[in-house]
Amino acid sequence: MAKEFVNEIADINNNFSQWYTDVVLKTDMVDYGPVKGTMVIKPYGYAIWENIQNYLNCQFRNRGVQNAYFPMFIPESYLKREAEHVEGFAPEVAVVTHAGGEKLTENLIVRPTSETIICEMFAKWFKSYRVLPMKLNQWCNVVRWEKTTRPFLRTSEFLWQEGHTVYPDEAGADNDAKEMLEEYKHFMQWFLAIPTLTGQKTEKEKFAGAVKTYGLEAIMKDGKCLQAGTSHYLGQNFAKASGIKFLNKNEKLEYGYSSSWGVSTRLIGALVMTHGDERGLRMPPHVAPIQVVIIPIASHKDGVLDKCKEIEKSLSIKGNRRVKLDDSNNTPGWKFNEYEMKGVPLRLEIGPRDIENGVATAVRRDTHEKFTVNLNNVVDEVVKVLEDIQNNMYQQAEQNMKNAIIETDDYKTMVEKVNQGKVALSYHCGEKECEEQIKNETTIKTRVIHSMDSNHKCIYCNKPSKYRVYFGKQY
RNA sequence: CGGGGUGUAGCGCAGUUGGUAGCGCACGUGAUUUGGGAUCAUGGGGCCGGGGGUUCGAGUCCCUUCACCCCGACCA
Repeated sequence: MAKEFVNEIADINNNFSQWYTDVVLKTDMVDYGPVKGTMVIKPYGYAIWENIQNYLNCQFRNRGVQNAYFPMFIPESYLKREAEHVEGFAPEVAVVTHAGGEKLTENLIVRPTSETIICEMFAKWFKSYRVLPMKLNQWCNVVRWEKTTRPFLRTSEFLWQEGHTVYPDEAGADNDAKEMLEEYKHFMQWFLAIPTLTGQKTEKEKFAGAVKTYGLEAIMKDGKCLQAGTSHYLGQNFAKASGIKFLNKNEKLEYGYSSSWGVSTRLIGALVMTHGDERGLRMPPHVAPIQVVIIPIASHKDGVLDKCKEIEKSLSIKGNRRVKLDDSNNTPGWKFNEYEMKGVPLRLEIGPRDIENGVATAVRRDTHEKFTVNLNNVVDEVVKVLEDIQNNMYQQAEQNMKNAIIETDDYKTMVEKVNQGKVALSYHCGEKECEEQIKNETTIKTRVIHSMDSNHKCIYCNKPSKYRVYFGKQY
């Protein structure tokens, strides 16, 4: 009767890349679009994004950030106002040359990021220190013509949020950037159950046009790093380029200080590669599109489907959880595999035997543990288990991250470990010569630098170090 | 941009020295089933990636082109 179990996805241990592609396609999160590098985000994937939006919007609101929307088309000349910015983005910008059947008098770029157009508008709006700080966010798409693309991780077009602020002083804007980094870290930890390393990026890797770029790195199951978000202190660079001037308390004209920060649909890729296993996805309950799946057993028998519907209703309405009752004609075994692959955190099986005993059979996706929940108390018990799954998944991810990190002061060891798929935690003196070396690392990317006092030695020159550096392969 | 690979039904694939377009899964219908990927019956579905050539005849041989995937390089 039971067909031999056929795993439809590649082995996570032998072929992580293929595993990733298989999982995102077969769980119906995404499909390839007709244009190279584009993706169609399907309902199961988009639901994750909507949950992320809801959570972040709350955080933003608490910080006094308001949502707005700016146009997708930006005059080409705007991009050129900030020298570093244009140099960084020009190679990957999509340009519109024709519209309405005619050649345009000025080319339009499709936004790769919106600093230029938002600052242009800010310059028009702000004349006084009284309205500062101004904090706006937009949820939108951006386009960056990348050479190598993968669903969610790097696509020609992707969805993100970009926050943009203007402060009357340097400290305000820089603090804003730092605080946002912490906001993101908190969100990643409590909502996505993903631990991150935070720090300031190197000169070479910072955002084109920024004074400082702070970043969050998550470590995937194959040991590679994934930039999960960035936050930039832009100084007066963009304010000067766009003319954001305001009168300060002393009635003097001054340029504003700005920051910008964002996270993208790449986070969905991070979820997949942080929590997934040989059976497919594992979704942390807080972000899971389906938190509980109910599978009727022998649903043709009297009372089974009614009981399932009753439980679905109470979990959904009383418990305020996202529940799916799968009453399709597929066999229970098929459903078990399907929802495990989709990463649904908790499965409830309800059959004649369960109903007789007044229970549902429950199986956790994170531990595979099988147990029963009392149908009289199903909401409370399920809510509690989901919370436990959320915490457990974070702890597992944190342990994975710790296991992936190797601390070393020795350059050769660092290279060796990184090539083995580890993240090497090393130290750096910050002197010019060694700074050059770090810029010239070819096989290995420097990911994050923390400014810190340290007794450790510089990995290049053995002198006392000033910075902590993570080396690792990256997505 | 370099190296490798793949294009035949929605997906995965087979197709012999060139000779009627196939299989498995999925899908539709009906029935029996239902505690770890069910069974039987029956049905629908094809510009064999595109263009050109050789040939009586091309999925198959030759030329060309396009697309996609993997590994690099590049990448705030």
